Amino acid sequence: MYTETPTTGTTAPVRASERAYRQLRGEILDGLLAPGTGLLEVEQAARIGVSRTPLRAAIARLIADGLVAGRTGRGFMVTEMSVDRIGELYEVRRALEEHAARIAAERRDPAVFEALRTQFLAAPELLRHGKAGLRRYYELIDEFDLALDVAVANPFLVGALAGVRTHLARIRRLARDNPDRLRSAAAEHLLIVDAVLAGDSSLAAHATHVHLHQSLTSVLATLRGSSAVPADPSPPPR
Amino acid sequence: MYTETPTTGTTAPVRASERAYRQLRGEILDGLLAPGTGLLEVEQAARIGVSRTPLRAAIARLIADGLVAGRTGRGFMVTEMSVDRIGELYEVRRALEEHAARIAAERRDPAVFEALRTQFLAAPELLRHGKAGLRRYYELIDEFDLALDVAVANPFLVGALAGVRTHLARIRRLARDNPDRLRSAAAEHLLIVDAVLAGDSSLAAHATHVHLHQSLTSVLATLRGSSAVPADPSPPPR
DNA sequence: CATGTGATTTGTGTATACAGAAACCCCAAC
DNA sequence: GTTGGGGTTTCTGTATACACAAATCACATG
Repeated sequence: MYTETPTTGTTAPVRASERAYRQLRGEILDGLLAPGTGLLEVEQAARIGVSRTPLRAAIARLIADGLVAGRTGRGFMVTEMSVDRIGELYEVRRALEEHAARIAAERRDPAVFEALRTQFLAAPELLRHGKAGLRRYYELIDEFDLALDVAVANPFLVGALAGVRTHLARIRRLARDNPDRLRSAAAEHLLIVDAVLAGDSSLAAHATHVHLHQSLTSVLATLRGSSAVPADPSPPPR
Repeated sequence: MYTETPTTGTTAPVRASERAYRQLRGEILDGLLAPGTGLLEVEQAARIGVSRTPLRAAIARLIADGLVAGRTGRGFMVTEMSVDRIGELYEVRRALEEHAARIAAERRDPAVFEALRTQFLAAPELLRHGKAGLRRYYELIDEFDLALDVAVANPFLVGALAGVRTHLARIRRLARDNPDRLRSAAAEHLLIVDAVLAGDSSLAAHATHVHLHQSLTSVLATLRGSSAVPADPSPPPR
């Protein structure tokens, strides 16, 4: 089924299953598809504009991601995200990121982390520039994560971290960070970068621990205020 | 309404996709489908006796498991397992299992680990009883893993550990443990159990570190002897 | 003899039709 | 009013047919 007009060459052959996956994943991460939402194959296939076959492939990937759970009887369900679940996620995140920081300190490319250091030094200034500055800040975090991935150079570890970050994106959406917290976070990141740069693996790991502790504390405090997330709603995923 | 079920009860409605998944996964873990083997949908579907649709669902799950890699043009491929890859796997394993041991020491049910302790004490004796004893020993390891999973009570962490253990099963098959190593391993496990039992989370983590170090050393030594695994054959998975 | 180009083959990606099973609903019986 | 049962509906699971893309091979040409 080709609805594409034969324009100038670059007709990227995006598979229907890929489109469905990206759209559903995006909608789940953005909260458009609320946790607990029951979804039906036919209905979603029609909505997205693909047939059931590629849609099922997309669902399979989302289940592997832990974003949706197969429902025993009817359809499938967007997984819930409770306070308990957030705590558990951070537990795994600590294990993986502390280890990653430790390894990165041993294997890092100094030039990359020098560049990051400069940028994190400028971050507080960045946060005074409204929405654009905020977006730039989040890009910086992404660069930091990427630099860590490259430094650890371990596909298994990087893959596990990617899984954690997926769920983290959902949480970040719920707990809109306030500027004060972001300024502190930048300082914490700076310390991690410095430790990695100095090759101090122990400090890198412990600084990561501190950062994640502060992050979790902040998230939980925000959620306690808004109560946008149930305390303990559902059985665990998978 | 009763559809004619002449046999006694257990007519489990096993989905075709589930059968295909289990068979392929089993064959990969057992090494019947060697790493690097190129597989074709039609050919595998015919072999297993299902149509392409459920087979593709099975493949999707195997890709998520990291056991097969997406196609490079034609078909899909059983992922390779090099010495480098084994080292990387153990790196993640250390991160997760050390953390799990630490947590387990804080949340464990003493009765469960008391029972494990008794069994690990008897393990050396077990290993003198040939093949049956060996199987029992591996069952004991499984029980230990399960006890840890229950103790940590964290779906994310347990899920990540399950992923690691999947790949570990492939390695274990390559590096047939020798009795001496197993006896040492039993002693190392005993120390971990003792630490968990005592609620000594630091010792539990460090004893796990020691155990994994010895395990990796032994695996690498075995492989260096047999050279059943390439040194650095392929691009990383995913 | 090497190399480029076109036809053929082969395999995946997608749509759709069909069958079985589970949930829903209505109605009757207690 | 509640509960149990049977019919209906609806959705998933599977098979299959078709379309497009890529790799292979043959053949011609330099």
